[in-house]
Amino acid sequence: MNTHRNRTLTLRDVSEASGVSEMTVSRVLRNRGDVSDATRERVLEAAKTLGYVPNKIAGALASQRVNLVAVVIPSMSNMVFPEVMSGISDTLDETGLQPVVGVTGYSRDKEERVLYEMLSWRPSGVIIAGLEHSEASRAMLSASGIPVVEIMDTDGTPVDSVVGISHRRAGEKMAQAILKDGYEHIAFLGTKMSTDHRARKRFEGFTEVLAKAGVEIEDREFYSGGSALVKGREMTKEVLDRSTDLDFIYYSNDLIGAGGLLYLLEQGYDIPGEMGLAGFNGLNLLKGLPRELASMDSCRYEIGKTAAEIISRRVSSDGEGASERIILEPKLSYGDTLRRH
Amino acid sequence: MNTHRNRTLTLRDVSEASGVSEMTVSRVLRNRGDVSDATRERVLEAAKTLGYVPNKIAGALASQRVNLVAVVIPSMSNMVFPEVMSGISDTLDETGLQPVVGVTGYSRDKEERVLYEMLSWRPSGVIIAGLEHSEASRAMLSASGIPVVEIMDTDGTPVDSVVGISHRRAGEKMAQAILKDGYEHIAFLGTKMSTDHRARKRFEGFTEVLAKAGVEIEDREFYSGGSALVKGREMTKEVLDRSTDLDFIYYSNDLIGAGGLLYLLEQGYDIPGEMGLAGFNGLNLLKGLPRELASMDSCRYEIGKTAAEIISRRVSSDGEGASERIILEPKLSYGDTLRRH
DNA sequence: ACCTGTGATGATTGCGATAACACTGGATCA
DNA sequence: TGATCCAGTGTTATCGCAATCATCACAGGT
Repeated sequence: MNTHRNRTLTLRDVSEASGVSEMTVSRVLRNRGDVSDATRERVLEAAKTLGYVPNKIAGALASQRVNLVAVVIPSMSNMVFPEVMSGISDTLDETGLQPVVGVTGYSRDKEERVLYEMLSWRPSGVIIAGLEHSEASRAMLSASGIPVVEIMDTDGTPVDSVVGISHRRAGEKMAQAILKDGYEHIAFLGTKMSTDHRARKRFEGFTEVLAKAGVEIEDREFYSGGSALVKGREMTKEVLDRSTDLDFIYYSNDLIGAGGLLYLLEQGYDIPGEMGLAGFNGLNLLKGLPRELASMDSCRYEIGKTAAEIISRRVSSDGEGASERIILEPKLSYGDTLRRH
Repeated sequence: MNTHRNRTLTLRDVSEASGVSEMTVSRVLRNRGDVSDATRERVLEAAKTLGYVPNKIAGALASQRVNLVAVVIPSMSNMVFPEVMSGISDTLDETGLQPVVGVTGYSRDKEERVLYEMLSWRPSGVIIAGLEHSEASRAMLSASGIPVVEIMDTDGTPVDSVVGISHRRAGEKMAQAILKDGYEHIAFLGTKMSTDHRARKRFEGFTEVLAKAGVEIEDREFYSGGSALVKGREMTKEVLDRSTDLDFIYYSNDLIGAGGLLYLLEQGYDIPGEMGLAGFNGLNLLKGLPRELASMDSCRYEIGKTAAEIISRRVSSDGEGASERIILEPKLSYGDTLRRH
């Protein structure tokens, strides 16, 4: 549309076009300091017709301020993190801060690399999923001198602040509900837990409460990868072929739970009378299945929102402010697959 | 762990700690230029014990090179974009480039702001969803002088390169399949299309082919927001209450299609004999439903992959290289809800 | 013994912006 | 009338790093 010069535009170009100093242009574009209406208008006009876009790299270097917040999560296709992201975005949108996402694929090494990469852009804060990081990652985080919020999980020792639910407690709570409702022959189906610490903690809390009541898990099955609905079906079938007297299946997430639910309904099971089911996450994506799966809300949106608020508060108070530890309470929803006591 | 100085570390600190010049430290850390093994080791040692993390802001300003690729998409909770992102990430991971995501919430204004924000970081390329942008956005893109790839949709005029499917064609193809299979009383259920240009184009292609065959859509219904499965059920019910002789429903996405499918099965419909169904997107999330919904793959992963390849190619050839226009062919999958001719 | 080439390193400069301070001229006040 | 103030503007000095060129020691060829 305009001149197609190769050289990219700088403040100087705008300054020359509008006949004022670079400093004044800078002031106008950032809306900072006193500038007369006349020059302001002239500058904006010039910037617009030139198509000037400021160079934040130079700006950040000069001002030692960066409006980015690093967000480090294991996956995006997971359906749980997009919702966390929404909470973060919605909150940061009002603060001038901007989230930048890095994905680790559940690998500690990759997490370390991603973190290094992101910290090298000197963000104003870090939001990172989980409490389990490499030694080096923890060192980087605490050496960075910026606010850090670890999210999702509260069972462990955070670097700085933490917002999440206790997954042990989520597992415990589910076990209590199941026992209370009189189920006794229980199986657990879930993902391989070597890298998914939160699933592991839920499992631990779950089995512990059962153990205290003298109940032991009668069967279990783990998977990785693949379409979750189908996996849920397959695993459910396998477990039932093996263990015929089960009356409850606890799934480590709602998707495999939904697969199991569909399978069992097709097989003519009476749910929740003959067989109880529960998942984890409270995915409202799944509302609308023939039965609503019992689940436990993991407070994803709220976690994102709260984490962003902490960062924003710390940033605007210029780094002052203590570490916070916010433990949200996962809420059990009975749905249609868990008998009500 | 180390000194907790407030001042953040710079190359100078590492250079002093290792007794060489800043330039040499820079060379070591970037693995560029000749450095003797002895000094390399000393420098790495010093950097590690200090916990030095390079400042890419300064680096980028000095070198006029930024390893970021801006990715601008309307939503992350959509399930289609995470898959595009995977394609992008997987490809960029091998090139040293890094995606940075911005979300527009299907708003043109927000897209413009997000784009401005991202361009101000001088990324090496832009991948942006859709062909419909504000005048200002298009101007910014072409003035930026960096490679731009518009993705998802090919029905229109791109700024630079484009990778996607023709949504008109997807609609046409579906209509052809439906007609061929002998369905004649057809309804369309979908999202409100004011902002979703791709859904609109599918609809247009769909109705046009029908029209040419002398068939007109007998009913339609649009929704926005809410849980898609539930909406699919509700809309399906409403439409069937109104129009009793339908024999086919075309849904604008797989989720509402799945809701409709579940509802119809519960109502005892013979599918696909009495009623045919189809959705759009080929979400493999949904594999495992009682019946597999007919759908049309939108090539999401491949689109992301190809777009990233174009950017990467242009970046490494230093901006040389022509605009590309890559039109992928959406593939119809009959599933279990469309009669085979 | 001389020149040359090369590997290893250092000194200087500039990237594009902002912070901090310096300046200006007219309004305001006693 | 002269001192004072302040809105509006410009000047200068960084910010932390990489490009570029300069330097230097030493190996090898003639």
